Amino acid sequence: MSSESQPRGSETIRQMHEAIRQRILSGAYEAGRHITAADLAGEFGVSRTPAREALLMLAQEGFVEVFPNRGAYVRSWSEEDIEEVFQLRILLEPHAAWRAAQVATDEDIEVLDRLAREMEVAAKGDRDKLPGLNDQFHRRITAISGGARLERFIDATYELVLQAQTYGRFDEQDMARSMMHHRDLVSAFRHRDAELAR
Amino acid sequence: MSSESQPRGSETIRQMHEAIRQRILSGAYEAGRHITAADLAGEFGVSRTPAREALLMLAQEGFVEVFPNRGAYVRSWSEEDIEEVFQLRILLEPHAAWRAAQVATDEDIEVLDRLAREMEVAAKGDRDKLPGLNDQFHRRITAISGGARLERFIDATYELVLQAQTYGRFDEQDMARSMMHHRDLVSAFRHRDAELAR
DNA sequence: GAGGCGATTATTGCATGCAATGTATTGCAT
DNA sequence: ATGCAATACATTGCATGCAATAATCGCCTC
Repeated sequence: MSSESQPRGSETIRQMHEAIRQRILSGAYEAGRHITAADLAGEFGVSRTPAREALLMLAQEGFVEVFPNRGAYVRSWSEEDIEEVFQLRILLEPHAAWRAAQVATDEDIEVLDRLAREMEVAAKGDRDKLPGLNDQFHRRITAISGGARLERFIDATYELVLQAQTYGRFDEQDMARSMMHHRDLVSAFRHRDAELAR
Repeated sequence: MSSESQPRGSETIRQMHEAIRQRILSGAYEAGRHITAADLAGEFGVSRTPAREALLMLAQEGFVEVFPNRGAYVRSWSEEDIEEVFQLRILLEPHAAWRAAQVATDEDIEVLDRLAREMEVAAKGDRDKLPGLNDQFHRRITAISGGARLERFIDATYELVLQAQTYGRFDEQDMARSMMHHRDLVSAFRHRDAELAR
């Protein structure tokens, strides 16, 4: 799932981190929920120390808020938060595309082309698959762009997008418009036209 | 120093985190250096647990790399890293300025103006103070912009910039040009001209 | 002297215990 | 009942101990 570009701690903590992240993104942990270190520890069969450390890392990424002596709470989203994240995505995604277009290999382009086609098929039938494919498509571009920080930044903005998808906040029009651009993007990649890709 | 936009753990850990961050940025901890939890613990008069947690948070921000069973090492920079970070700063800083110009209060502008003046004075005399002032100036703008994620992202790109300054990689011209913009920026803020600020 | 090999040392990662802090509950007065 | 204070409970934050892992050193062989 998440492209592990570099080591960031022990395996135990990494697993807990990823698991909690998934729960937050999927909505299994609703916003505002208090996550106690003891509960996590018990569930994962470890002590509270690694649990606490995983929570601190999630806090650093903005998934949870950690209050001194009160613990970790799943972050809830204000209107300002949502606005900020969308602004950042509008800023970062084209940058990733611009970088990626400069270094994409033929295989990379093939993968993107395949995803774009799958999305078009899905758009006419199995619309449930669209968010996942869309996610893959954008993640792929980010990965191709080859920037560890850029990738982390964009990853950090996905928390909201995935939640929005989960809760159905995306309106149809936005989605359709986003889909249309995929073909154009792949085409720009083919022609190595970084500016157009952006 | 660091604008506390949201709680991210206990006070002890926060202090250690900030202190280590400063050392890395100032060059006191050179790239590649192994930071042991025990050393930090001894120095700060705490146990290894909070030290370790501060290191994990720094790893999450990209200041250090943490290898399983080997500990934390101050991150070293490849040419690609440097290029990537500069690109990101060029992308993110104007965005922060644009946001900030929309919400800056008179007091905010006063602070920026004061910093800009101090920098001009320092530029003619005590040039050692310039990097610190410059850092404060940009941080201030980021803080005013009011985006927690944006702030984190930009923070994450500072590691390199300050190191570059410390090690004198910035050429004189870049620096001078950067300084000149500070006055213009403050002016744009005064006129609430977000587009110009960008 | 260079290159492996085993023992020694250093360091991490985690469990556990406990004091400090925060939260919930009870009892009491009104 | 309702507001409030005192108490009991839950949770965090940190120290400490120890097993597991990695790095280092000395030694031997070639």
